[in-house]
Amino acid sequence: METLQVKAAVTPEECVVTRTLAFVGSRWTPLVIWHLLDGPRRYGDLRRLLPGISPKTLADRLHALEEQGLTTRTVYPEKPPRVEYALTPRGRALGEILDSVARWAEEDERAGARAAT
Amino acid sequence: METLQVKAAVTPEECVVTRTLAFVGSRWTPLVIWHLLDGPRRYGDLRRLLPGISPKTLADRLHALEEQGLTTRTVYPEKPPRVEYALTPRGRALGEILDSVARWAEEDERAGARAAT
DNA sequence: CGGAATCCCGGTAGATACTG
DNA sequence: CAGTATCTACCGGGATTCCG
Repeated sequence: METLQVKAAVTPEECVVTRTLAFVGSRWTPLVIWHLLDGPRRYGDLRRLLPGISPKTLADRLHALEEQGLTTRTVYPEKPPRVEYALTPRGRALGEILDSVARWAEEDERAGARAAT
Repeated sequence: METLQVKAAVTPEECVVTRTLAFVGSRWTPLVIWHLLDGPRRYGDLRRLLPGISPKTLADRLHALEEQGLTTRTVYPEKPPRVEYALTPRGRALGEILDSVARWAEEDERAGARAAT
Protein backbone atom coordinates (compact mmCIF):
# COMPACT_ATOMS: atom_id res chain seq x y z
CA MET A 1 0.00 0.00 0.00
CA GLU A 2 1.63 3.22 -1.14
CA THR A 3 1.02 6.73 0.05
CA LEU A 4 -2.26 8.49 -0.49
CA GLN A 5 -2.75 9.77 -4.01
CA VAL A 6 -3.04 13.30 -2.75
CA LYS A 7 0.65 13.44 -2.05
CA ALA A 8 1.36 13.27 -5.73
CA ALA A 9 -1.04 16.04 -6.70
CA VAL A 10 0.49 19.38 -7.55
CA THR A 11 -2.44 21.45 -8.76
CA PRO A 12 -5.76 21.98 -6.96
CA GLU A 13 -7.65 20.34 -9.80
CA GLU A 14 -5.70 17.12 -9.39
CA CYS A 15 -6.09 16.99 -5.63
CA VAL A 16 -9.07 15.00 -4.38
CA VAL A 17 -8.96 16.73 -1.03
CA THR A 18 -9.06 20.15 -2.64
CA ARG A 19 -11.91 19.16 -4.90
CA THR A 20 -13.85 17.63 -2.05
CA LEU A 21 -13.37 20.56 0.28
CA ALA A 22 -14.19 23.09 -2.43
CA PHE A 23 -17.42 21.20 -2.94
CA VAL A 24 -18.43 20.70 0.67
CA GLY A 25 -17.16 24.12 1.59
CA SER A 26 -19.57 25.93 -0.68
CA ARG A 27 -22.00 28.07 1.22
CA TRP A 28 -24.91 26.27 2.96
CA THR A 29 -23.71 22.81 1.98
CA PRO A 30 -22.51 21.72 5.42
CA LEU A 31 -25.73 22.89 7.00
CA VAL A 32 -27.82 21.03 4.45
CA ILE A 33 -25.93 17.84 5.17
CA TRP A 34 -26.20 18.47 8.86
CA HIS A 35 -29.96 18.73 8.77
CA LEU A 36 -30.25 15.64 6.63
CA LEU A 37 -28.34 13.72 9.28
CA ASP A 38 -31.51 13.92 11.35
CA GLY A 39 -33.39 12.03 8.67
CA PRO A 40 -35.06 12.67 5.32
CA ARG A 41 -36.29 16.20 4.76
CA ARG A 42 -38.51 17.88 2.21
CA TYR A 43 -37.51 20.86 0.14
CA GLY A 44 -39.77 23.12 2.17
CA ASP A 45 -38.46 21.67 5.41
CA LEU A 46 -34.94 22.63 4.46
CA ARG A 47 -36.00 26.11 3.47
CA ARG A 48 -37.51 26.56 6.89
CA LEU A 49 -34.49 25.03 8.61
CA LEU A 50 -32.19 27.34 6.66
CA PRO A 51 -33.63 30.83 6.95
CA GLY A 52 -32.07 33.09 4.39
CA ILE A 53 -31.25 30.50 1.74
CA SER A 54 -32.66 31.28 -1.67
CA PRO A 55 -34.70 28.69 -3.58
CA LYS A 56 -32.11 28.66 -6.33
CA THR A 57 -29.23 28.08 -3.98
CA LEU A 58 -31.01 25.29 -2.15
CA ALA A 59 -31.88 23.64 -5.45
CA ASP A 60 -28.28 24.01 -6.60
CA ARG A 61 -26.97 22.39 -3.43
CA LEU A 62 -29.42 19.52 -3.60
CA HIS A 63 -28.61 18.86 -7.23
CA ALA A 64 -24.90 18.90 -6.55
CA LEU A 65 -25.25 16.61 -3.56
CA GLU A 66 -27.34 14.18 -5.55
CA GLU A 67 -24.91 14.28 -8.44
CA GLN A 68 -22.09 13.42 -6.06
CA GLY A 69 -24.06 10.50 -4.75
CA LEU A 70 -24.41 11.97 -1.29
CA THR A 71 -28.17 12.27 -1.30
CA THR A 72 -31.18 10.71 -2.94
CA ARG A 73 -34.26 12.45 -4.21
CA THR A 74 -37.56 10.63 -3.83
CA VAL A 75 -40.77 11.91 -5.38
CA TYR A 76 -44.05 10.77 -3.87
CA PRO A 77 -46.76 11.22 -6.52
CA GLU A 78 -49.28 12.74 -4.16
CA LYS A 79 -51.32 15.86 -4.16
CA PRO A 80 -49.83 18.21 -3.22
CA PRO A 81 -46.52 16.77 -4.47
CA ARG A 82 -44.00 15.60 -1.94
CA VAL A 83 -40.27 15.28 -2.49
CA GLU A 84 -37.89 13.92 0.07
CA TYR A 85 -34.14 14.24 0.26
CA ALA A 86 -32.10 11.76 2.22
CA LEU A 87 -28.43 11.04 2.76
CA THR A 88 -26.86 8.01 1.17
CA PRO A 89 -24.38 5.92 3.20
CA ARG A 90 -21.61 7.95 1.61
CA GLY A 91 -23.37 11.15 2.58
CA ARG A 92 -23.59 9.94 6.15
CA ALA A 93 -19.92 9.01 6.05
CA LEU A 94 -19.16 12.55 5.06
CA GLY A 95 -21.33 13.68 7.95
CA GLU A 96 -18.94 11.86 10.26
CA ILE A 97 -16.11 13.91 8.89
CA LEU A 98 -18.06 17.12 9.38
CA ASP A 99 -18.44 16.00 12.94
CA SER A 100 -14.71 15.69 13.39
CA VAL A 101 -14.31 19.11 11.83
CA ALA A 102 -16.77 20.49 14.35
CA ARG A 103 -14.82 18.97 17.21
CA TRP A 104 -11.58 20.31 15.81
CA ALA A 105 -13.04 23.79 15.40
CA GLU A 106 -14.44 23.83 18.90
CA GLU A 107 -11.15 22.89 20.45
CA ASP A 108 -9.94 26.02 18.75
CA GLU A 109 -12.61 28.23 20.22
CA ARG A 110 -12.01 26.82 23.66
CA ALA A 111 -8.28 27.48 23.40
CA GLY A 112 -9.04 30.94 22.08
CA ALA A 113 -11.35 31.66 24.97
CA ARG A 114 -8.70 30.45 27.38
CA ALA A 115 -6.02 32.60 25.77
CA ALA A 116 -8.32 35.62 25.89
CA THR A 117 -8.81 35.23 29.64
CA MET B 1 -22.31 17.32 27.65
CA GLU B 2 -24.87 18.64 25.25
CA THR B 3 -24.93 18.33 21.47
CA LEU B 4 -22.34 19.97 19.31
CA GLN B 5 -22.83 23.68 18.88
CA VAL B 6 -23.18 23.28 15.16
CA LYS B 7 -26.57 21.71 15.57
CA ALA B 8 -27.92 25.00 16.81
CA ALA B 9 -26.51 27.08 13.97
CA VAL B 10 -28.94 28.21 11.32
CA THR B 11 -26.92 30.50 9.08
CA PRO B 12 -23.58 29.71 7.44
CA GLU B 13 -21.90 32.52 9.36
CA GLU B 14 -22.86 30.99 12.69
CA CYS B 15 -21.77 27.49 11.77
CA VAL B 16 -18.21 26.59 12.75
CA VAL B 17 -18.12 23.75 10.29
CA THR B 18 -19.17 26.01 7.45
CA ARG B 19 -16.64 28.62 8.41
CA THR B 20 -13.90 26.07 8.74
CA LEU B 21 -14.64 24.36 5.45
CA ALA B 22 -14.99 27.65 3.61
CA PHE B 23 -11.56 28.52 4.91
CA VAL B 24 -9.79 25.23 4.27
CA GLY B 25 -11.68 24.75 1.04
CA SER B 26 -10.26 27.86 -0.55
CA ARG B 27 -8.06 27.11 -3.51
CA TRP B 28 -4.52 25.84 -2.81
CA THR B 29 -5.02 25.77 0.94
CA PRO B 30 -5.20 21.98 1.33
CA LEU B 31 -2.10 21.56 -0.80
CA VAL B 32 -0.20 24.13 1.22
CA ILE B 33 -1.06 22.30 4.42
CA TRP B 34 -0.17 19.02 2.81
CA HIS B 35 3.30 20.14 1.89
CA LEU B 36 3.87 21.61 5.32
CA LEU B 37 3.09 18.23 6.80
CA ASP B 38 6.47 17.14 5.49
CA GLY B 39 8.17 19.77 7.59
CA PRO B 40 8.91 23.50 7.53
CA ARG B 41 9.06 25.08 4.12
CA ARG B 42 10.22 28.40 2.76
CA TYR B 43 8.11 30.73 0.65
CA GLY B 44 10.13 29.85 -2.43
CA ASP B 45 9.91 26.14 -1.63
CA LEU B 46 6.15 26.32 -1.63
CA ARG B 47 6.08 28.25 -4.87
CA ARG B 48 8.10 25.50 -6.46
CA LEU B 49 6.01 22.78 -4.89
CA LEU B 50 2.85 24.47 -6.13
CA PRO B 51 3.44 25.28 -9.78
CA GLY B 52 0.84 27.76 -10.95
CA ILE B 53 0.16 29.50 -7.67
CA SER B 54 0.56 33.27 -7.80
CA PRO B 55 2.69 35.11 -5.24
CA LYS B 56 -0.35 36.98 -4.01
CA THR B 57 -2.39 33.87 -3.50
CA LEU B 58 0.39 32.06 -1.67
CA ALA B 59 0.91 35.07 0.56
CA ASP B 60 -2.83 35.27 1.19
CA ARG B 61 -2.95 31.61 2.18
CA LEU B 62 0.04 31.83 4.46
CA HIS B 63 -1.34 34.91 6.19
CA ALA B 64 -4.70 33.31 6.67
CA LEU B 65 -3.18 30.11 8.00
CA GLU B 66 -1.02 32.04 10.41
CA GLU B 67 -3.94 34.15 11.55
CA GLN B 68 -5.90 31.00 12.26
CA GLY B 69 -3.04 29.67 14.31
CA LEU B 70 -2.37 26.80 11.96
CA THR B 71 1.11 27.86 10.95
CA THR B 72 4.00 29.88 12.29
CA ARG B 73 6.22 32.23 10.37
CA THR B 74 9.89 32.37 11.36
CA VAL B 75 12.29 34.92 9.96
CA TYR B 76 15.99 34.13 10.01
CA PRO B 77 17.89 37.42 9.74
CA GLU B 78 20.39 36.13 7.26
CA LYS B 79 21.58 37.30 3.93
CA PRO B 80 19.79 36.55 1.75
CA PRO B 81 16.77 36.58 4.07
CA ARG B 82 15.15 33.27 4.94
CA VAL B 83 11.57 32.77 6.09
CA GLU B 84 10.17 29.45 7.18
CA TYR B 85 6.61 28.35 7.54
CA ALA B 86 5.68 25.45 9.76
CA LEU B 87 2.49 23.83 10.99
CA THR B 88 1.42 24.28 14.58
CA PRO B 89 -0.01 21.30 16.48
CA ARG B 90 -3.45 22.52 15.49
CA GLY B 91 -2.37 22.71 11.91
CA ARG B 92 -1.16 19.14 12.07
CA ALA B 93 -4.42 18.12 13.68
CA LEU B 94 -6.22 19.60 10.72
CA GLY B 95 -3.88 17.63 8.51
CA GLU B 96 -5.27 14.48 10.09
CA ILE B 97 -8.74 15.52 9.02
CA LEU B 98 -7.55 16.19 5.49
CA ASP B 99 -6.24 12.67 5.57
CA SER B 100 -9.65 11.27 6.44
CA VAL B 101 -11.14 13.37 3.68
CA ALA B 102 -8.65 11.87 1.27
CA ARG B 103 -9.60 8.37 2.34
CA TRP B 104 -13.28 9.19 2.03
CA ALA B 105 -12.81 10.66 -1.42
CA GLU B 106 -10.81 7.69 -2.64
CA GLU B 107 -13.42 5.22 -1.50
CA ASP B 108 -15.66 7.19 -3.80
CA GLU B 109 -13.39 6.93 -6.78
CA ARG B 110 -12.90 3.23 -6.26
CA ALA B 111 -16.66 2.67 -6.07
CA GLY B 112 -17.10 4.82 -9.15
CA ALA B 113 -14.47 2.83 -11.01
CA ARG B 114 -16.18 -0.38 -10.01
CA ALA B 115 -19.59 0.87 -11.12
CA ALA B 116 -18.12 2.00 -14.43
CA THR B 117 -16.79 -1.50 -15.13
C1' DC C 1 14.66 36.18 -1.50
C1' DG C 2 10.15 37.19 0.14
C1' DG C 3 6.96 39.41 -0.40
C1' DA C 4 3.27 44.02 -1.14
C1' DA C 5 0.29 46.79 -4.35
C1' DT C 6 -2.67 47.14 -8.07
C1' DC C 7 -5.79 45.83 -11.57
C1' DC C 8 -9.03 42.86 -13.44
C1' DC C 9 -11.79 38.83 -14.76
C1' DG C 10 -15.00 34.83 -14.01
C1' DG C 11 -17.79 32.28 -11.42
C1' DT C 12 -20.74 31.76 -7.24
C1' DA C 13 -24.57 32.74 -5.04
C1' DG C 14 -28.33 36.12 -3.88
C1' DA C 15 -32.85 38.53 -5.22
C1' DT C 16 -36.85 38.21 -7.65
C1' DA C 17 -40.47 36.56 -10.48
C1' DC C 18 -42.73 32.96 -12.42
C1' DT C 19 -44.44 27.75 -13.39
C1' DG C 20 -45.91 22.50 -13.42
C1' DC D 1 -45.44 22.42 -2.90
C1' DA D 2 -41.29 22.26 -5.28
C1' DG D 3 -39.00 24.01 -7.86
C1' DT D 4 -37.01 26.91 -12.68
C1' DA D 5 -35.51 31.22 -15.13
C1' DT D 6 -33.02 35.59 -15.24
C1' DC D 7 -30.43 38.96 -13.96
C1' DT D 8 -27.06 41.10 -11.03
C1' DA D 9 -23.36 41.90 -7.56
C1' DC D 10 -19.74 40.57 -5.21
C1' DC D 11 -15.27 38.81 -4.29
C1' DG D 12 -11.89 35.09 -4.65
C1' DG D 13 -8.05 34.49 -7.04
C1' DG D 14 -4.84 35.21 -11.09
C1' DA D 15 -1.40 38.29 -13.74
C1' DT D 16 1.66 41.72 -13.38
C1' DT D 17 4.70 45.07 -11.48
C1' DC D 18 7.49 46.81 -8.03
C1' DC D 19 9.85 47.15 -3.18
C1' DG D 20 12.97 46.12 1.35
